[in-house]
Amino acid sequence: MLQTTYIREHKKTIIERFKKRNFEGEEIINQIIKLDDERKTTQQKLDAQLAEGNKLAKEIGQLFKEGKQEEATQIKEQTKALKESGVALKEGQNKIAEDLKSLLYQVPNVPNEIVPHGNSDADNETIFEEGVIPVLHDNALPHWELAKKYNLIDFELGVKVTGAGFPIYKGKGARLQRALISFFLDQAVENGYEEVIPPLMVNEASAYGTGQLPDKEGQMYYMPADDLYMIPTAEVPITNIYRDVILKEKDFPIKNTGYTPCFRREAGSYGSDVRGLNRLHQFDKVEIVQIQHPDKSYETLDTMVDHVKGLLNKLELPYRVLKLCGGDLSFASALTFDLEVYSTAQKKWLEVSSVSNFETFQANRLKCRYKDGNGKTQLVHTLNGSALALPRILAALLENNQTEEGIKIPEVLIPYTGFDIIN
RNA sequence: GGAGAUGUGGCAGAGUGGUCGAAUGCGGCAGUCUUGAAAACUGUUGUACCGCAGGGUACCGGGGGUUCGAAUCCCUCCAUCUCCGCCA
Repeated sequence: MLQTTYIREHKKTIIERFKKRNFEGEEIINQIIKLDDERKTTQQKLDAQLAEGNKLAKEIGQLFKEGKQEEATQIKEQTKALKESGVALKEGQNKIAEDLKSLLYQVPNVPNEIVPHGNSDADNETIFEEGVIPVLHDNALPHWELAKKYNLIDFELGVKVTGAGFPIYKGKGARLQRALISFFLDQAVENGYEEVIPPLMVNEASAYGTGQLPDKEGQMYYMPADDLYMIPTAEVPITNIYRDVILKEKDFPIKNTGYTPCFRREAGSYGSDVRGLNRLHQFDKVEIVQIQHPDKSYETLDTMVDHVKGLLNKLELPYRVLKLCGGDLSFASALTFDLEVYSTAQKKWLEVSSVSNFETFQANRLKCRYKDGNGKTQLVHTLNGSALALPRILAALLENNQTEEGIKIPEVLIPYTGFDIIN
């Protein structure tokens, strides 16, 4: 959520930048400013009335004390009218605040100036490529076939126990999964991230804090009996640790990492894209989150991308880095880099990480601030990225490393798996 | 799940209808003193909104109510603690 003061001060730039995401912002921005003006004037009136009421109440108290009952009763009469109009003003004020909020909720983050124009993922810019796409033998299989052949993942059994999109990992498949989690966490910790194990369900306030609510409730599993949401990503509970917090400058940067399963309803997405591990309702992910000083957040974004690149290098997977165009940029993000690995048997790129700088967009909702050198409270910048999402990494590993003899495990994982080949 | 108690500023802890945004202590920050540090002393120390400013308004777990006036009374929700029950 953008701040109204920021909108007022940068109106022109904002409207211009919104064009990168094909968001026509002029009308809504004007509405917001107009409503905010109304908010100010009604508040002034309301404050004046309340001040008057407070003054009279004090007088009444004083008169009672002096035993001047009659005078006090007279003044009481005055306060009646004041109270009535105060209630009306208050209601108006609440209505305005609500309307203003619902407008602000509809406004996406302002894309960074280096975000390319564009409508869809076709317009994303490839800014980096690394690794060699392997040439597979003639009998190469897609990962879902491999998973079956080597008894690594049982999709049908998952359907029986829960439903589609909830696979059951078995044997070396489960072990490989656990190895990847440990590897990713160890790498993050080595890079200075503090490991946390957060709750897998969050309350409504947290879902608002990171922007899943009010618009994306359809994405999350909801438990009405307890009014809780299953997390769609560790970003939600980890970032919300810092909700309603005022940091000191010396606290920067805050670096957290956490492994969690992620739960996504993915309503309406069916077809070949969801085959095998490509899209699941429950999947594992290691997330990295940073809270940073606004002056340093873009440097930090680069280091986070470098961290993820390092992981992919070590796993020896061919990958590319994309700078997302405005049209593909998520609602809350100012700049996002996606990292995709090549899935050789499927012959397509799979998104395995998305690293974003949200600038103050989340911080504003979270009320996560810091005190600057002048003792003024300012909003922080929040950033996060997947490091990494497991299923597609697993898919690429299985497909790309398959040989006639079996599936080879990358060097770095062997200490974690305890085996070097699946056969 | 049942019964009871509690919820005040960074922390501890006063305050039970008016002069309370809130005593006091600790902590934090700035200064005096000191070669430096500690101690001592002095001052300062919540957040947000409105206003050019003086200043005003709101917030004492959340929400609602009573009252001219609420941290203080009532309702409700949430959290914590104690006891009982149940249970990894």
